[in-house]
Amino acid sequence: MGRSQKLWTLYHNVGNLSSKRKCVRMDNMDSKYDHKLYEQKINEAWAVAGVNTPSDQPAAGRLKPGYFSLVLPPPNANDPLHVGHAMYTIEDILVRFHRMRGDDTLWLPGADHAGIETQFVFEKKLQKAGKSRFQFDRDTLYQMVWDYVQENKQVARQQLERLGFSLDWSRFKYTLDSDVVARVLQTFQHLHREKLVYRDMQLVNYCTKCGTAFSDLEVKHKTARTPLYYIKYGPFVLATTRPETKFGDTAVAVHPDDERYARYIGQTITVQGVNGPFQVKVIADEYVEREFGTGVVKITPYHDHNDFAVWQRHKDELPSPIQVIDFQGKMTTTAGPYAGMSVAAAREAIVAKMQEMGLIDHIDDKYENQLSCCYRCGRTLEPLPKAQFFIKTKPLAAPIIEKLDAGEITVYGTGYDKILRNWLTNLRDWNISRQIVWGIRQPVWYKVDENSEIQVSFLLDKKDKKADIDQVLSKEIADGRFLITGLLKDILPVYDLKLVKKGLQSVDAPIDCAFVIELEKTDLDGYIQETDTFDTWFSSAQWPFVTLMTNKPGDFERFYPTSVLETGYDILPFWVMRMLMMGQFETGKLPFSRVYLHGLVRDSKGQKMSKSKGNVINPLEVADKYGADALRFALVVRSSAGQDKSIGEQDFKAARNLTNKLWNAARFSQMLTDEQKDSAGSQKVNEEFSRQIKQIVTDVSEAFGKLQTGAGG
RNA sequence: GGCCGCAUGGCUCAGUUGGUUAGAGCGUUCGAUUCACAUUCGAGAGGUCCUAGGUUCGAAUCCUAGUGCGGCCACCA
Repeated sequence: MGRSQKLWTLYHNVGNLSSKRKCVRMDNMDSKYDHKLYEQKINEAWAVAGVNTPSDQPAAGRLKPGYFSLVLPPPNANDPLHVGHAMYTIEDILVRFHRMRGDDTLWLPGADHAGIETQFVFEKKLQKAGKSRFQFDRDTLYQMVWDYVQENKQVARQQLERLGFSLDWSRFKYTLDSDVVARVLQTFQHLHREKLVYRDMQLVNYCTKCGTAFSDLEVKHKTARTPLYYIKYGPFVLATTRPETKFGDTAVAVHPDDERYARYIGQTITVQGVNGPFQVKVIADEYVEREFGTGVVKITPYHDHNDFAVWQRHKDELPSPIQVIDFQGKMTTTAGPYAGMSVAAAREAIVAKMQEMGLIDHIDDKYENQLSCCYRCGRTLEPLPKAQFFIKTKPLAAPIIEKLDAGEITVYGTGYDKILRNWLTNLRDWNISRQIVWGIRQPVWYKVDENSEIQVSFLLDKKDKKADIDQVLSKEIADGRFLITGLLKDILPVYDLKLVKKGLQSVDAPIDCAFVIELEKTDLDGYIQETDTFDTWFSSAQWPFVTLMTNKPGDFERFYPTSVLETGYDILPFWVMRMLMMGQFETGKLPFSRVYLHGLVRDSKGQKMSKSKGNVINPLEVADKYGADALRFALVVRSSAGQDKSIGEQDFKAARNLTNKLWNAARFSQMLTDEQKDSAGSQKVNEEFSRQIKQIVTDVSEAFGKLQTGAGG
């Protein structure tokens, strides 16, 4: 028997047929299966049969020594479910099977605050109302987002129930529940104690319009035609797309094996700039492509990711980097007469000046460049230097790699064990800082009187406004309030710290700023708290143990490690890998040793679903039209680990026809007379049928534990 | 550039350790039908399992090479 037939049987018998036949009154049955009419009844029947009961209310004596636990990948608290979520069916099948077998079974539901995504959605809403997030201090904004999410939080639960998932709702957890937050912060402190957290200056992808940095994953790449300027640079001619960053050059680089320039390596050259001559050192780095441009690159560490990497490798022989562009997208004072100009205007002016000075060799205006753009507003992102918190990943990844090699971790999904290993071995340190409000605020506090170089910005009511001070920027905001930006040393003589904290927008501490970690939410006297929040994945990474530790007493001991983690392969690195690392670090045990990865759900033509293509399937609509069973069956049948799944109307119809077929089979059996039922032949058939089904279901489900890891293993 | 995957009837895909005539749904063709069910029933057509080698008594399945498609990561200033 092929696997598809087995799944077919598995599905219908674990979740459907047997309970239906036992528990739903069959008299006066409709001639057709009306899912709208019967789904509720069937759910009730399942509850009676003990298939839907929460983990704490199993029939007496049902608990066996074995347990089976599974955490639901928490959907975004603010979003309605999409069809991908209906893949939870796989988890539901496993859970129901183990419950029916008598294992102590838990399927733990939750919701994720989904930091950037949710804040983005909320800001769009603000925008429609003609407002912007910069008009609100962070406490107010946070509360507004909180309320907004609260309104929608019930939707996901209702939908999950509608699709028939037998989750234990008495154990529901939200990533922003206070006990969850407290536990997450504890881990941060633990990491810090183990010296796995550090603060470092790194380049971030910053949108000067939206006022936040984005992770690499959120950057949208766009191909654009940008002029490539060949500029005279001391003894060289070099190509650059960004002449305006020239003020921030700290070196010029060539390839170590490039004979053309070998004699310059290590020398300091004098370069004519628009604001007069300056000196830079010539360094050799393999990053330089000999064939590109002239094979010479100017190194501007604070405004280009690659340049920053080069600078880090040559730190010892080079001066400190210089910031030429600020977080508002304006040129800094370093640019002399160009200070305060926007990047675009400055580029134009500087190119004109360079042409006048004869510094431009020629311009290639056919050059095609990959621009990094903001996925929200489309503006070009500026790589800008910012002090952020990082987690050292090597020590966290090492034990996981070991266990992977030892075969202690099984990944179901062709090839994904290799991909996981590849990620783990090439992992960079993890930037966990985000400049958004919607998230868990970092419990980092700076002592005010020892750190007067901290820059803050805060909102102030007009009545509290004092006369303008030098070095402090004040800007009037729409509703008559002022945004004050400046260094603490300039601000505190005029404004009380409490006032600053009350309207606080952002805190920007220098790289060498001393800090303490304080987990209590109290307002520390004489300290000011970091305004950055954690990357959403930092809390998600702790989900298995955090949800169990903050749940009913004894749950952690009873259900950890979890039995399997089931999710889509697209979040293997962001979520699964990080859960393995954080779980192992914090509890000393892997949070799970089996990972089942399902594929992406695509449309009937195999295309990715997207709103713009208009091929999105709404699972709730399908459930309404064809029934939840039909939806679930259509998704799960013929699907295999790690493979994408194409699905369309026809598949739902076919699945619906099957539910109808079963319905009528049951109805047919009802029509048999007692004599017919009792006849020896009929009984034999029934017994044999029942025996075979149990065998198949058990075999298939248990085989899950024995399967190989796809083609690779 | 690095890593990974996929290739089976018109379409979307199953095919666990190699073992008899390679399966499903949809589509398609022919036929049936006042009934448990038209959300039906019966029958059929349709595949050199990408190509070329190899291992084997035996290959869709294992190995090698090639071709085509896709994914992830890193990306030339």
